[in-house]
Amino acid sequence: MSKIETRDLVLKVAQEFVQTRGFNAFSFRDVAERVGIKTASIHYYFPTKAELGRALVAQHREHVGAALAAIDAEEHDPRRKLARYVYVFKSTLEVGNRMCLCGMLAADFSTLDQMIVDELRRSFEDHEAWLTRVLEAGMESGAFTLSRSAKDEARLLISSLEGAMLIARSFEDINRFEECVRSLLGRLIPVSGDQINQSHN
Amino acid sequence: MSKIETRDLVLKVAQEFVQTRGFNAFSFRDVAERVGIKTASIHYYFPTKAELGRALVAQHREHVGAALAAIDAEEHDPRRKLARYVYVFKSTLEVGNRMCLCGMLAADFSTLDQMIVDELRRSFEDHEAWLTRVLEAGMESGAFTLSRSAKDEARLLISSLEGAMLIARSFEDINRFEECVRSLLGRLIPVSGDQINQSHN
DNA sequence: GTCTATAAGATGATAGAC
DNA sequence: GTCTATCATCTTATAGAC
Repeated sequence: MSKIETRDLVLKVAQEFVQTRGFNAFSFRDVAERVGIKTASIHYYFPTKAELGRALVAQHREHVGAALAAIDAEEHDPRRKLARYVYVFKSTLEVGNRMCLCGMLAADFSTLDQMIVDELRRSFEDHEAWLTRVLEAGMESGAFTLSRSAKDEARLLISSLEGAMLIARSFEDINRFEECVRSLLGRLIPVSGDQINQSHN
Repeated sequence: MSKIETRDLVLKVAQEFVQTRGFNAFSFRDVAERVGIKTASIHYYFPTKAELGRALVAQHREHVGAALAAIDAEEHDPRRKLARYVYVFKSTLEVGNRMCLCGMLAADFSTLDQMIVDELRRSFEDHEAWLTRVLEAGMESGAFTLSRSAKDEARLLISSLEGAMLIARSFEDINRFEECVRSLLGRLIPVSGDQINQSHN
């Protein structure tokens, strides 16, 4: 087997460290030990830690792009698309209580090289563009009731999901995330006939 | 003047570093240089970095508690209380593009000593309790329209504000935060409601 | 491609002088 | 209280052997 796999393994392990510890709380040594190589070998693939970070976000953008394309291909109902989208975040929490890669890097923002920041922003914009399209389609079909522009709703949704992950993670309580999701989705989806009041408790 | 001030200055500088760089991306040396002392002096007040972190969150809880008490004392309208609360987050972004202390520590969660995590969770619970009371009062007075329990709304609001800060900060664009705030408050305030909306600039 | 060896500096922390 | 001096360890990164 070619050793090209090493590069992928380094990326995989590094991504897990970023998502659980943050970009500044893991070292080449941590990655090397988990991969079973020496730190010098990591530098062979990624000259600097910043380059590793950039590659990490670039790869992540590709993966997310493919995942969103798969959702588009498999689902037609905007509500189902949205549910699948939210599940991506939920499953990240489920596997090792990880934070979203981009959310974590957003926290590390001020310590990151510009090239990582650029890639990070593009990643957020990818999410925003996809979600905006889904919300617009849902608005036109009557699946969603938006009180603001689809773009604004998309941004709020992303922000809320990131924040919900961040806090639920710190409580090690995925229920906190799911509660937020229910509230978020409940506000978008018009109630067919009954309730929608404010006088319960 | 007693040198008790040094301790406060260390806390102030350390807090700024945590809010801008994260708990693992600043050192005793960074703090010492900014305060104008040596690292050994920091260890005199805070034996370990973990103890410094715990003191940071404990002090922050006190400050927030005082700020929320001041809002309660000065404002009666739940909508105005909420607006003042949101402004606390906004002003944090305005001063040096800082992240909320607790939000940043939530990102560093897995690398923090248990005593910091405990203090962090209590801090979130402080926010949650206060917000829940404000939302309940607003619900009873008709100032707010809630689609879920006040507690759930409070949690969603906190999560959304944290996420909105996180992302707006990574874009160095406070408008992104304000857009989210408008959407969040707009959803709580019934259309029939008069003023209070947003301080349109 | 992966290793050993090494550099040059940073890090949290401690002992003891003043 | 604050300092100097020092520690053991970690960190990113490079040079060169295999």
